[in-house]
Amino acid sequence: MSLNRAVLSDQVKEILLKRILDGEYSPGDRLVEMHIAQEFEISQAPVREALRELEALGFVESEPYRGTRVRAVTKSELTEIYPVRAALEEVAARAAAVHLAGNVEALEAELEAMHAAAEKGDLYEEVQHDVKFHRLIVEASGNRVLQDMWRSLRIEARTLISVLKAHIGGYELAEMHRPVLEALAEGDAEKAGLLLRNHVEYFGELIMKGDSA
Amino acid sequence: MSLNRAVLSDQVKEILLKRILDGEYSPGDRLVEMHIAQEFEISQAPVREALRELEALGFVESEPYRGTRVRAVTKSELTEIYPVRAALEEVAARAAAVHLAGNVEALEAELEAMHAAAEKGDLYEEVQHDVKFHRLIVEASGNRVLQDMWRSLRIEARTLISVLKAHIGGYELAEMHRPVLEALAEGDAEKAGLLLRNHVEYFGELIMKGDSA
DNA sequence: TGACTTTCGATTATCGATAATCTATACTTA
DNA sequence: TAAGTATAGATTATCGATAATCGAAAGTCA
Repeated sequence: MSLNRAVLSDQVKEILLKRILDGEYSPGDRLVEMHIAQEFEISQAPVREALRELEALGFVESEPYRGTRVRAVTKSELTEIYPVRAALEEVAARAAAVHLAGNVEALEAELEAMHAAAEKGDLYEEVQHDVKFHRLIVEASGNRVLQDMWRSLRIEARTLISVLKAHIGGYELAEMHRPVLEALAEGDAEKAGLLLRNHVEYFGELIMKGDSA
Repeated sequence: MSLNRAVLSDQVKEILLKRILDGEYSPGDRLVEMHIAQEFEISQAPVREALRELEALGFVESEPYRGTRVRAVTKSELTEIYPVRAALEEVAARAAAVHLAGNVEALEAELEAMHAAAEKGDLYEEVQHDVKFHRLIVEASGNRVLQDMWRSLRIEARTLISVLKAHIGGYELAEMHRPVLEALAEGDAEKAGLLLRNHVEYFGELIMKGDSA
């Protein structure tokens, strides 16, 4: 990272985002503009801008004259996400099948990495590769609108929570991806789409059955 | 509308958005913060904030120290939207079927309004009701994530352009909605989902065949 | 007491001014 | 002349200060 890479508001945004994802700030916590400004010894303006960007990304919410707080991700929101995500990934897989036919090394690498992580019992790392697997498919679709939309779901930040709630085994989790991979390798768009959709929907159902939160 | 309804940045945002949608600003046009500020006799800050919100909504794009310009909606973007929109609306229709079964007066009203507008030859008004028809379904899904996502496609701003490009007749356009309405009335989730998906995909294909942009 | 009003401290929204950066043009230099 | 380097003008990014608004606590009145 270049030292002091330009605009303050971006730097502040990154730092605040990291804190939210790391749980340093909890849902409901207030983010007071001047407090943050004082911490970084800058003025209110760039902090304000950073907060507005985080709001657009859905990580915080704010009301006029009442300030900004960290947004809670409710369980109902999680369950709402999965049907949407499943539909998006079906579209992605269909489009990606054309580009990926006989060219799935990257996906295979992620699947192997998932297994390796499962052996080590490192669920956190496994989930990273899980998400990467899905992202590769979405990117291979070549559809920018679809990519933006998928990103806005912020799967990275949510999958781990989901996995933990659903009590899924590491090996099982990894193997769930194989049929999708095979359909893509064959270039069977229809099949890949349906499989991926079912895969994601199944995953969502596991969460709904998982314990409360 | 209440006079001086609160925060300046919101008011500025609305005005600028209207201008963009009305074509008063064209794609590529620069939006200079101080010029706008001077026009409204306010300072730079609220203008800046308005521009950042429009950026988050995808109507403008900006780069550090280089300013903000109106974003062009390319034809390729339009064609990318339709598969995504189709998938989202399929999910919406499935979920909505449960709530709408035997309770589709609002949808029927929009369909009738479309026909009335078609008689008058008022394509603009017809499209308004077309969009409303789709929005009602998305809202009836009860899925907030889905609603946010659909809104972010900004269908309102795009459907008219699409219809014009595709040279679709008014009566034909309206009638395309009837099967979907009937499936929803029956409460057949699966059928409604497939019909709506096909409806939107078909619409998208018409555009791709339409003249260049 | 309980509903309404007032006051006060905290915070956000906006302001006016300055610093940082970009773009284009004029200016070197070989 | 062509490539690279200053310079100037325009614009954005940030600053420090003020105005507007909020929520809670204290005060008023029936």
